[in-house]
Amino acid sequence: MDKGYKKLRTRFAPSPTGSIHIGSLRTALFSYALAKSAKGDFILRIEDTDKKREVEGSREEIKNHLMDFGLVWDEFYIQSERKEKGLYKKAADELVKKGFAFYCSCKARNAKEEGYSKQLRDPCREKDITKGAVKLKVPEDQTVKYRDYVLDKEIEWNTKDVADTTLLKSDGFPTYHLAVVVDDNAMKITHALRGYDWLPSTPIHLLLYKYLDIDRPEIGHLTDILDPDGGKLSKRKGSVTVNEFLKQGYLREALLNFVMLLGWAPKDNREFFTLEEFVSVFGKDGLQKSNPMFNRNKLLWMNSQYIKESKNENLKTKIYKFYDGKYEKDLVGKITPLVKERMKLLSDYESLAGFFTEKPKVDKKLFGENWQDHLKNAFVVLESIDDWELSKINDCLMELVQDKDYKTGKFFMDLRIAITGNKVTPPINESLVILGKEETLERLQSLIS
RNA sequence: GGCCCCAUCGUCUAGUGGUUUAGGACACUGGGUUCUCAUCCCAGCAACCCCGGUUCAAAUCCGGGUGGGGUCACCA
Repeated sequence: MDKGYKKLRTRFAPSPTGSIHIGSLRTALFSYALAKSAKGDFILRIEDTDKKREVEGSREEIKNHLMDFGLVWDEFYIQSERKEKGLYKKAADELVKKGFAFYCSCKARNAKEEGYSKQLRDPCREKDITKGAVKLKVPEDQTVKYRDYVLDKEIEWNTKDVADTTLLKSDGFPTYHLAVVVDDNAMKITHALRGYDWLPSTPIHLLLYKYLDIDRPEIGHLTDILDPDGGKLSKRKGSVTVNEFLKQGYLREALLNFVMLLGWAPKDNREFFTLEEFVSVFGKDGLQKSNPMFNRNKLLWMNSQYIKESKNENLKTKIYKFYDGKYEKDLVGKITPLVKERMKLLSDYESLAGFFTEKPKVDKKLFGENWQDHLKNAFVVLESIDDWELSKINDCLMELVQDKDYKTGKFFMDLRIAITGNKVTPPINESLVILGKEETLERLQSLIS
């Protein structure tokens, strides 16, 4: 079906069941990019047809996240509100009337129930029932097929393998299957990108488009993101929601950029994109067909790249906000340039720069051989410096090292340990400048016997 | 198990029948720069799942096997 003459419209249709999953972010991003790369519309539709699973506040969280990532929608819908208008009931009625669906008043069954075994044909399909849930009356031995937009391949099923699926629940809410078909049509969606997990239920939707006699959008299935330990990315082995990654100190830009490359790749293997750049280069040809594994290492690397490329001022603000004001803003600003090449996560700031605000507990076993001598002379030299600035400190300390014929590395290591309590720190002289003369001398003094 | 999808270095991938001793990135290893670490630079390791076909020629096309993944709710 050629829809080239129509305005391209995509949608992101999450259900409000909790914080947004990293895979959902990707689906949203790809849908957004597909629409925007063609100057089309991106629609946000909340699929809240299961009252039991809805999590309070997640609707707002989804909106806020999308907004924060720059994935701004052109239209917004909520399915429960549309349900009130009778849109789904109307479609279900039409199907029953045409003989393509039937009522079933049996008790709802759940796959998790003991002794439950799925039967493709529902016994109620031949009964004369007029209330309860509405189910699809799947025909025997027909072929349903479509060409997948992402796989770029024709996929077909025989209806003997398709179940009489529930379309309208007895509470009047539609299931996903009915809702998605009715709404994609009503909202004039031209391209529907969704997760691989929806592929097996596509024949149901295909049948519905046919029976309802409406156009269907292009349907494309995005790869599943796999967990390094096997299976789909799962909660068990670490973070999976955007919120969790943010809390760990990942930057939004890095997260979004990383997700761009999860199931999509450009011809030239370029790796860094802003949202705008991504939109301009995005194309369905780059969409991957096999499931990518979630490589946390690479995400970490990408995050470190984003931190390194950040403007000091921006990074300062991000660190300040990340710690919710715990560290004084101006001080963070001074320290930021010293730590930014050492940080992979915003949360690395504390371990790297904590010594600026908190006196370290120094383990004397860390010191080298002449540490007392090193520290005493460092104290004397530093105390004599009046204008406390980097070049002066550098010069005086190097002069000391040469005069006393110290090993440069050994001397500075002892100084480093005395001041920070750690062997791994930002450049020590720069740190002294920020720490101030008084505090520096105090820390040295406390260790000299 | 039925149905369906997929298959290039450990991972993400480029490659669309000859230009390929298969390229890049992460990770890893070695070296250089450096007051530590990190950054940065250089080098190295490392892959076309298997078996058949088609073709003068196959990572690229076809078939089978194997492997991985998804799905089988009045959840999405």
